[in-house]
Amino acid sequence: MLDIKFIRENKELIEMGAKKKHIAFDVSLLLAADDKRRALMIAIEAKRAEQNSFNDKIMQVTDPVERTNFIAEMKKVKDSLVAEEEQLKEVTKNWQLLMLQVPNIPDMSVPEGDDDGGNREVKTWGDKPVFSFKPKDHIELMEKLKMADFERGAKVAGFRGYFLTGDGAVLDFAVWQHAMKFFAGKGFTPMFVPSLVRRETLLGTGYLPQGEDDMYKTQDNDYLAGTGEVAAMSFYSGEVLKKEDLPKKILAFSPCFRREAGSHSKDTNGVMRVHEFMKFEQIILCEASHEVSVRFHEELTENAEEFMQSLGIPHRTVVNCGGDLGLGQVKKYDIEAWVPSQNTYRETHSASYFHDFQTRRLNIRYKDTDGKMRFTHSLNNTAVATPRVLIPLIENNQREDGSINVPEVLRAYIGKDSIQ
RNA sequence: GGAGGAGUGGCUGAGCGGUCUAAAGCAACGGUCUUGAAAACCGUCACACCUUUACAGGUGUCGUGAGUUCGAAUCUCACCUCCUCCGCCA
Repeated sequence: MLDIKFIRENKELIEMGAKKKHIAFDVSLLLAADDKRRALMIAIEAKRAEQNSFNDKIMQVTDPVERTNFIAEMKKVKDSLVAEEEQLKEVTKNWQLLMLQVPNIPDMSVPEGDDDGGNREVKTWGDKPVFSFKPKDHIELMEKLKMADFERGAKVAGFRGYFLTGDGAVLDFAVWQHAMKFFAGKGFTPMFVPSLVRRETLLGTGYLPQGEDDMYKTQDNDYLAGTGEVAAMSFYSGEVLKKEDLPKKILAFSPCFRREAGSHSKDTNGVMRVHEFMKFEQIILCEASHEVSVRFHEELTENAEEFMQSLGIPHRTVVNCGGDLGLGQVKKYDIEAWVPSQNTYRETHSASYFHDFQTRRLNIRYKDTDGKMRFTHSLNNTAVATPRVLIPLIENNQREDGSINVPEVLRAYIGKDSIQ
C-alpha cells in the first residue's frame, strides 16, 4: 500500500509504474473515490463538531423543558448524520479496495519487459561443468541412488508428492546445517516461524487479495503460507520499533506450501516445483531510506550468491524486468543455478525490496531522530530452499557412473565425500 | 471440547453513561544544580485522518466490529487475543 497523499501528488508516476509492471490499474478511479471520500468526511466532521458543542450546552441546562427541546433538536442533527455516515462507509470500502490494488513504483534501474524473458543477466559465477558423457537429470540420479521416491510420493501425497530417502535426506539435512552456520555468521537471528497463518498476515505482506488461488486454506479460514517471509514480516506488525534497534535481520525457517494453481503443466516431475518444501528466508527491516534499502538489497543478494559459491554451484544473477515484478516490489534480483540436464539456469533465490509497501499494511513503525513516526522499509531474499537446490547440487556434481561428489563444505555433515 | 475471568497511552494501572480535554506512578526526553554523574526540583511526553501556504482548527481512536443513546472507555451483541480451571494430547 502507498500513501494516499503521495498517490494524489504523483498520479503520473503511479501510472508509469503500473504500465512498466504490466498491471492494469486506473489511478483516476482511485482519485475520484478519494475526492468523494474527503468531501463526505468534511461534511460529517462539521456536523459532529456541532453535535459535540451542543453536548456541553445540554449539560449546563437545568430547566427540564429547555433540556427536552435541546435534545429534540440534537436528534435532528443526528438523523441527518446517519445517512451521510452510511454513505461514507460505502465510499471508504470501495476506496480501500482500490488502495490495496495500487502497485508500488519500480526503480529506475528495472529494465522494461513483459515477462521473465525480459530479465537481464547482471552477474555470472562459476564454470558450467563439461561432461564427457550425457549428464543425467536429478530424477534419474536420485532414484538410482535411492535418495528420493517419487512413486510413493505420489501414492501418499498426490500430484507433486515426494519422499527424500536415505542419502537424499542426509544431504538435505547437511545443506540445512551448513546454511545455519553460514547465515548466522551474517548477523541474522534464526527463527522457526509459523506456516499456518491468519489472513491479515497475507494481506500485510501483499500476497492477498490477488493470490487467493495459490494458497491452501483451512476450515478455520487460516492459510498455509507459501514462504516464511509472511510470518517473519508479521513478527513486528503493529509495533513501534526503536530506531537504534534497526536493522532487524531475521533468518526464518519454515515449511512452505504452494498450490501452483497456474502451473499445472510446468515441471511436473522431480523436486523442481512441489507443493511442500522447506526454506530459510532472509528478512530485513530497516530505516525508511531508499539508499539503505538498496544497500541491504545488494547485501541480501550477495549473501545468497556467496552461499551458492560455498557449494560450488555455477549460477547467475538476473535483474527482473518490470513485467516480472509483483505488486509491491520495487526491484528484484533472481539467482538462478545452472541445471545441466536442462542446459539452462533455473531460479533458486528471489531477492526483493519494497520500501514501505508491506510495512504500511503491517503497521511496522519507528520513531525517527526528528521525532516523526515512519514506516520501516522491508526486504527479503531466499537463503536456501530445499529440495529445489538439490537439483543443481546433484546434477553439477554427478559422475559418469551416476555417483555424486559431495561438495567440500558438506562432507563433515554427511561423513563421506561421495554418494554412490 | 466445557466453565470462568480479562483486554485502557512505551510499561504498570484508576475510571464503569455527560465534569475524560483519560487520574496516578514508572520509563523516556529537555532544563536547573554539578568538575562529571547520581539524587532532587522544573518542564515535555499517544497516534491517525481532514481543512490550511502558514499560524491554527476540527474529527476519530480505551482489543476489533456492530448496536442502544441527544451523548459511550463506561450499557448490549458478535468476533479476536490472553489468563485460570476441567477434559484431550506430541
